[in-house]
Amino acid sequence: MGRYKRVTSHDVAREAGVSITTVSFVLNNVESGKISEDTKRRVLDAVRKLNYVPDFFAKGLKTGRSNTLGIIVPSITNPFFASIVQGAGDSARQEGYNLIVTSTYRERLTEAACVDFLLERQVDAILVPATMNPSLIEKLKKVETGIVVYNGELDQLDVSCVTTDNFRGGWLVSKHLIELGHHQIAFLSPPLSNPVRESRFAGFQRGLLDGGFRLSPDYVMISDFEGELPDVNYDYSTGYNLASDLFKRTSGKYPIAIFAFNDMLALGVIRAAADAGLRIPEDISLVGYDDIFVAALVHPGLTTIHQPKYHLGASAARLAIEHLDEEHRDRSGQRVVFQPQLRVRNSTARVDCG
Amino acid sequence: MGRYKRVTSHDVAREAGVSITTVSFVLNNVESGKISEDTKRRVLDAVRKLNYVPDFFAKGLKTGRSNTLGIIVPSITNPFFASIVQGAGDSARQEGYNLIVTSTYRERLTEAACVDFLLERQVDAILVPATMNPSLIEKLKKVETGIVVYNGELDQLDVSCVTTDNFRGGWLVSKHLIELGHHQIAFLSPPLSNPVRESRFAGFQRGLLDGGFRLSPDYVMISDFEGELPDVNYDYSTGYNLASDLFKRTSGKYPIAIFAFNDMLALGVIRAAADAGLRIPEDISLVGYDDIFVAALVHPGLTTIHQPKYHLGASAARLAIEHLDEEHRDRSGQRVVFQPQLRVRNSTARVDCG
DNA sequence: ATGAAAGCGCTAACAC
DNA sequence: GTGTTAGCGCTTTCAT
Repeated sequence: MGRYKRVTSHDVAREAGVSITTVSFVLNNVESGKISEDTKRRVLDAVRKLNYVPDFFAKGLKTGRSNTLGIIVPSITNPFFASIVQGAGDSARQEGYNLIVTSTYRERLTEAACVDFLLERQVDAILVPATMNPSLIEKLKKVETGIVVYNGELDQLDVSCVTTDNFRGGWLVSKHLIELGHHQIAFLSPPLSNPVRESRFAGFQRGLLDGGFRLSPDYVMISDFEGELPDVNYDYSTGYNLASDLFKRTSGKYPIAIFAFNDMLALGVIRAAADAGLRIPEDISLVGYDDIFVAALVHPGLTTIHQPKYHLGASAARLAIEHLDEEHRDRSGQRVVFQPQLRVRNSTARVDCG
Repeated sequence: MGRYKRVTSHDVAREAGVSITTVSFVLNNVESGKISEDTKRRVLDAVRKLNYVPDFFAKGLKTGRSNTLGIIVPSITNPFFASIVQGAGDSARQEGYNLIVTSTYRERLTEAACVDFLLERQVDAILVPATMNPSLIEKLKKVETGIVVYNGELDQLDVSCVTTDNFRGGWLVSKHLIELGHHQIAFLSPPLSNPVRESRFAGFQRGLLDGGFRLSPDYVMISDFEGELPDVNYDYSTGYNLASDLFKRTSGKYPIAIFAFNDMLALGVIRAAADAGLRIPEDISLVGYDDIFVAALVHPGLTTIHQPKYHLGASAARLAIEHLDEEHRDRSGQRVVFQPQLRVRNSTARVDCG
């Protein structure tokens, strides 16, 4: 019972010379028309004087609501998700909600733990990445907790999503690469175990097809390694490893173009290229995805697909809260789709041939 | 009363054929010796069968504890803090605690809001950055909530801190720069409004003095602008602005060395140098601080002071939890001090002269 | 327009 | 060993 002496609504009531009911009413703006201005003021004064803060637990116990949103991110260490979290947090706060952040490290196990944690806290809604284990999303749909999927669309599941158009994003990449005259094109990616990744890949392939090319299976490098926590970042290491493997396989045949599934991966590729003595963009044209702030700062500047990260997060939070308020909360799949944009920097170059 | 039908300890009790006290006892391992193995098993089975999760609010209301740590970071968008958060989260989880992250954007106002938010949730302890407004730390010390300061020591305040030795870090920078033969040395920093920053600066000055140099006031550039949220990051913009100003002032007189208070700032400097047509390290030797993962990836590789970010966060969390458990919780100032390390990369070069 | 009182689900004396 | 019970601080129905 480590509880220290709290100021309770009771104290406020006594101080203001009213009942605790009245205190509750003025604090929650309930029956507000029926409470005299004078009473209201007295209560508010008492609140201020005593420095009263309603007990979160008691309120939650009674109402079953926490006025809190939860968000699950694969890795807070990836600036992409950090921006999303920032957007979600701002937006939530504006609506009078708060945000609890949980970070899984791409481990299935911890994803489940995150969900349980958030559920336990009775957050009113949870923002989950589209890459999350679908069975967990199913689980979430069974409980009375709001859910919004961000960073990808989940067609089959009937949930609201906010995303950029991944198909189009992938398509933009191949279009760019083809315009540059590339023939040998590789795709480096984490496992295509979910719809988001599939659709980005599909868009990419489609663009290739549109340009009359077909992706060689040899050049599709999917990481199968869902291993331990690496130093810098999971994706970074993956990019490094995948690219190193690729370089062994392609020795001599340059230039080659690489589409890395996201920027962190691409950064790993840059490092691998340096270690292998390969030049970007002379030997290798590299395209990333996300446009994290680092992309503009590395050398060479990383050509990538821009996503409105902050707005992704902000919209997700807003959407979640909307669903909560609407009494006819049909959680049915609304979608907010942003358009991805190609940002050309210095990691891609025209292949010069006759 | 949006609460959906919960499974309560009552349900479990009925299912297991025991009283709710027994349920509570086995779940909390209380009086465990006195409960028969058989009863225990029956309760646990019932828990599993009914999918029972204790109500967080009720438990908190009763015990006054949330088994949760809060952490306040200036900006989750800065990889330095992202790493700290990751460390703190891992460490907390290991001890059976959870972590709530709140991010202020270097705005005094939101700092107070973060504190209030965390206090409202009755987190058991709060990890605060040493750069936070001291009056808020004072406020925190008045309540029964644990507090650990990270990323800096606060001597006058009687709280536990985990940090790297900022004085020494600053000192390492000037030593390096002097060894390289630099004469013109500039210092770019956010306001030196708190002890951490002061001590890093003091170490830096001391190193200069040790080398027989004195910092010209003209080259001490302190940002006075605590303005609105910039695109990338607050520090990044600050670095850019400060450096741009500096370059106007130093035109022609190169090489010059710059110590940027942290890596994000340094990244802004790199960009400003590029825009001003200045070369690093030929015209400008640049040193950052923190060694965020980006430092190794930018061009040129950023020479910087390495801090064990992950461990900073992890230790802070562990320390906070220790304080909680010790019944003789003398919150008196323990300190954990890590040693900073110089990481030389390519942004610093020897000045070549006769 | 305001107050009394019944719980929300849990823990921990205290009784048996 | 296990059960009974009194609240924790709040919201909200029902009286007044």
